[in-house]
Amino acid sequence: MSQFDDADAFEAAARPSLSQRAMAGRAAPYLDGLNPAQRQAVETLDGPVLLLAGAGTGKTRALTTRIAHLLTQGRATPGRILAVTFTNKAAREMKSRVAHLLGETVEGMPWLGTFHSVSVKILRRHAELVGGDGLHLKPSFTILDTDDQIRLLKQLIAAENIDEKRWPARMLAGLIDDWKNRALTPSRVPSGESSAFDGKGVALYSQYQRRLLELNATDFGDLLLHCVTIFQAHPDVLGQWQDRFSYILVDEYQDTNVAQYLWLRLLAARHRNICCVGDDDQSIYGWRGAEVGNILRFETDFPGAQVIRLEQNYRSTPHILAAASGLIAANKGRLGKTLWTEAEGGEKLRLIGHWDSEAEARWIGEEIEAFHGGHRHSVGRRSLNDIAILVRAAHQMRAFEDRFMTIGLPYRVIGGPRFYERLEIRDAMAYFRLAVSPTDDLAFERIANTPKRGLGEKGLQTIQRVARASGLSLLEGAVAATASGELTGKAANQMREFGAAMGRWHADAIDSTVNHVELAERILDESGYTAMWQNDKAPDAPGRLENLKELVKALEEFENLQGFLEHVALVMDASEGEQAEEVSIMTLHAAKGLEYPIVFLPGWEDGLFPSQRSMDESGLKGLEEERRLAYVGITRAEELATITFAGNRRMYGQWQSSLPSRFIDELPEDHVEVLTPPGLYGGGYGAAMAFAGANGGSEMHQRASNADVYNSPGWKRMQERAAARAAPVHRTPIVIDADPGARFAVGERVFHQKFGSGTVMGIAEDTLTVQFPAGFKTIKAAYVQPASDAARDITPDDVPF
DNA sequence: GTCACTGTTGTTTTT
DNA sequence: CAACAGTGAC
Repeated sequence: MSQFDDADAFEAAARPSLSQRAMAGRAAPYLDGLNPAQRQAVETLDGPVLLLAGAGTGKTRALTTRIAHLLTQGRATPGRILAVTFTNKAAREMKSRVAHLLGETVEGMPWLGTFHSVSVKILRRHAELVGGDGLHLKPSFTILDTDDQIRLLKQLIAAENIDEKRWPARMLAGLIDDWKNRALTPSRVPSGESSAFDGKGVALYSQYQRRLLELNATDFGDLLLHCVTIFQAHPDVLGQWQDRFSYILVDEYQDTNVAQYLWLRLLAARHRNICCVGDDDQSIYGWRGAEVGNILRFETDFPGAQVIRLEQNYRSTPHILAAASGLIAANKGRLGKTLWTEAEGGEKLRLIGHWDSEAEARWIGEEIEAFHGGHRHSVGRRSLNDIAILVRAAHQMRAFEDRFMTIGLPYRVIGGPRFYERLEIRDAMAYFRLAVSPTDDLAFERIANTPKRGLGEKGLQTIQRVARASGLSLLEGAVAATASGELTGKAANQMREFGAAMGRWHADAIDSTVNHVELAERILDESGYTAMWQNDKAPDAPGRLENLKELVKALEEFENLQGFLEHVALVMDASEGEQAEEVSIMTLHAAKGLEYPIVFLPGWEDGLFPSQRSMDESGLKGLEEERRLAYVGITRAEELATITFAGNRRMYGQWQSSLPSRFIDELPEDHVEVLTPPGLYGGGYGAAMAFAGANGGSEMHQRASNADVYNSPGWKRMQERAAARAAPVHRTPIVIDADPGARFAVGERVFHQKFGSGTVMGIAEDTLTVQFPAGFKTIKAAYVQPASDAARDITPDDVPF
């Protein structure tokens, strides 16, 4: 019982309170207004339930109402419901909505959170079960961020005498991450993958894990993995948690990876009261380890599972829904849903091609101004907050930022670097970490010479040597090296001071009578860290000081520094921007779960969207994930969605022409309106094609503003293709140049002796930019040959090249 | 130790 | 092409 000695005592959690039992007898007003499927989702409490919830079908409502129902029916107390989400935002939203449903009578749900935050709570109680050979994790373990992780791996790679150029730490980090996502400890990595990272991948993984134990640290992947291995190795521990969680709810189930899947399956094995909500059509994180298979297999994994479909959409107009449904229908192996709506009317999806990416940005800018100014009566005057631009790749944002900057259109980029990922925040955190746990060597390495304390690489090596020799932490080692005279000069003096100061801060950090907010401020001031930025003349220095202030302010909500450190490692979001009127720009990935009345979807060109790399690396699977991304994009729109594409785009310094996305051809024509070409802003894609056939690439751009392009055969062809959606068009590769060296076309598959097969991404005279599995290479055309048909690794049906 | 130059490398990234 | 990391000269 001492396992559960936290606020929500196990005893209390086990039995519903009187008031809760009394409430159970009452009618449930929160059920009003649910549609039949939603109601079924809420009331089917026993056994495994798969809730297939299409976009905009009230999934969160069903989920939160289900929790409310469990509570008011007296089926469970808050402490016995496990509800997991992927993002903190989703967790917060669910918490507040449950509270709202219950009139805030129920205090917070302790086990509603992200996979990671719940895992940390579990892991803290069983940390000692991780490790072996006398080396164990302690409950006070720290959670490393990506920076620390890379730094650690760099050291290990260097120690192995591996050329970091050929085998970068990032790559190893990705590999390890992937293994952890698949719940593979070093000993479980399949032998087929032992050749990874020059054959040393598994050994390095194993060393890395040992090093983490020595540092009493975990990375993000470990949080899940350690839980799973503990559950598997200690049935008694697993049993405790299985008993504790009588009901399990999972959000965004289609995004779970193998580790999360095992985690859930183990916890649910006893009661089998697990309700997973998801949409296989919105699985867009396969490249991050998510397994759509988890959701497709649910009924097999949990025999007797009830599958409930939420198909009534409350978000979008019929045209938007029909277009999205028509597109996603091309995917195979779906669980299948048919979204419908009671709503009527609305505009068709709009489709328009542009000469190049700049014209595209210009046109979208004008459109937004028209909506904002109320010049389009069909939709009325709109707030900029109602408008979003969703791009496939972050670099597309630039064209919009540039354009909006010049015309003075306020915008905000969503999903930029997160608050806690910023340099100054990480530095400050390292100071706090070191003050709380002076043995945190990674924190020491990070800030020992920030601000400059005259400690260079050589000095750090000396400290590391001394520390290792005497079994000390780096901080202790620094002091020791100073005392022994092994560290000399400026660095020695400063390290002595640094060590002394850190000693004081540590004493204060563990002294509960010292106010931690003031302590934090003092640490940043006395260490000279604040001064460092005050003296920095870089334009972003004031902003960084602001962020530091914000960080200190955030401290106020916590008991002490320790509690805060954990919070930041797991939970802290980018500070939500002000409420000003701004157009939102973000990637399609960042847009999942959001909705906007007016949505622009630019850059629908083959190679960009669907992304060439995705298709090269994952073939048909990759293409289908791209298609789901398109589906997610369209279904973000409530009233109006506009798809655009450009015939030419500057990429890697070269003008590159491309074909409209194959997804455009897949849209059902009845729900798409092809816009007449804009009169002022240059031509469309078809024109680009017309010129591309006749002229060199550079010349194409000169003629961008020619008005007669609208009458060109190319433009007409584009209209026919997109609007009439005739039988699939066979796309002939475009020959850009008559030069015999350039007998290749953008998008063509080629073969190179050394790099293998790749895809032509750009052509300049006799030089090609080719994307190989190993990366982009610029190569003389003479060195490559067209790939033979046999070399194509993607179903010919899906790749018309 | 710092600055300036050179070379390299170009998706998506909930935690 | 442009951003960024890594190197080399002070």
